[in-house]
Amino acid sequence: MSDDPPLSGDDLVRVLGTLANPHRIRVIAALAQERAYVSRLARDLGISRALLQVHLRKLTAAGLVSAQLELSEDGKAMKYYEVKPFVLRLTPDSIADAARTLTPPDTIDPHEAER
Amino acid sequence: MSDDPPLSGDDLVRVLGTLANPHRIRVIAALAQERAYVSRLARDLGISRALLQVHLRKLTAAGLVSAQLELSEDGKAMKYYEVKPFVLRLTPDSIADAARTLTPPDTIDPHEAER
DNA sequence: TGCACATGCAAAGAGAAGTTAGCGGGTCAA
DNA sequence: TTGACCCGCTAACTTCTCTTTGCATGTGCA
Repeated sequence: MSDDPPLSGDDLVRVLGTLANPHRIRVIAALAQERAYVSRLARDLGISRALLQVHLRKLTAAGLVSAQLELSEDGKAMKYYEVKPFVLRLTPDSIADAARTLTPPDTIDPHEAER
Repeated sequence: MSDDPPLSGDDLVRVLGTLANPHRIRVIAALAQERAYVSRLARDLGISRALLQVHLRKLTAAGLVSAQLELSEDGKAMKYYEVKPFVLRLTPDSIADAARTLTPPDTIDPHEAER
């Protein structure tokens, strides 16, 4: 319904960077429909498991998806992923707000550089 | 107030990729306050003009800022940039919608590869 | 003329991100 | 025991992105 608590500038950049990828967009789209385990998801999306793993790791790191390990009826370990519900509203103003909490770039003043 | 018309999947990825950068976040934040010309903006942000140019080009390409060339009172050419107002709402569902309009990955089926 | 200010672009290096290939582990059923 | 599933990892390659450096353009003013 309403927006999530505003992210810090750094987190926002991280989340946006995570979403800015076609594979990861598709992963979220697939998981928004229903949770799935890695191998199944890889088949559905038509990509390798190794590649999917990497993208899932990034999505998890950004807090956009979560996983839980479960045992299937026939005893196999299955790692199920699902999307975390989120609402992100981006406008010039909201971005300006986030900019205030960005970690400052390493200002390397030549005079101070000798430290 | 309300949201902008939904972007295509590819455009969304482009826009997100553009926003996923601290420099560009700061540029938008600065321009959200007031329009500025390149050299001034570079001084304010403490980055080189060349670097800023690159980021402004990306922001322009993504449709997030726009520029107009103006002549200052003393006859110098000044390129003023300003933010385009935009509202982007990101949720798992909105992303799932965008995913449908992504250009499909080059599926290189070995059987068809000989074309 | 020379300096200060404005604009632009391109080459090249460094670093980050994406992708593949190959290896390891496990359970179950034939 | 073999094959079909499930999970994971890393090394190495390629590709993309960021950033700096350097050069070229223009105006106005001392």
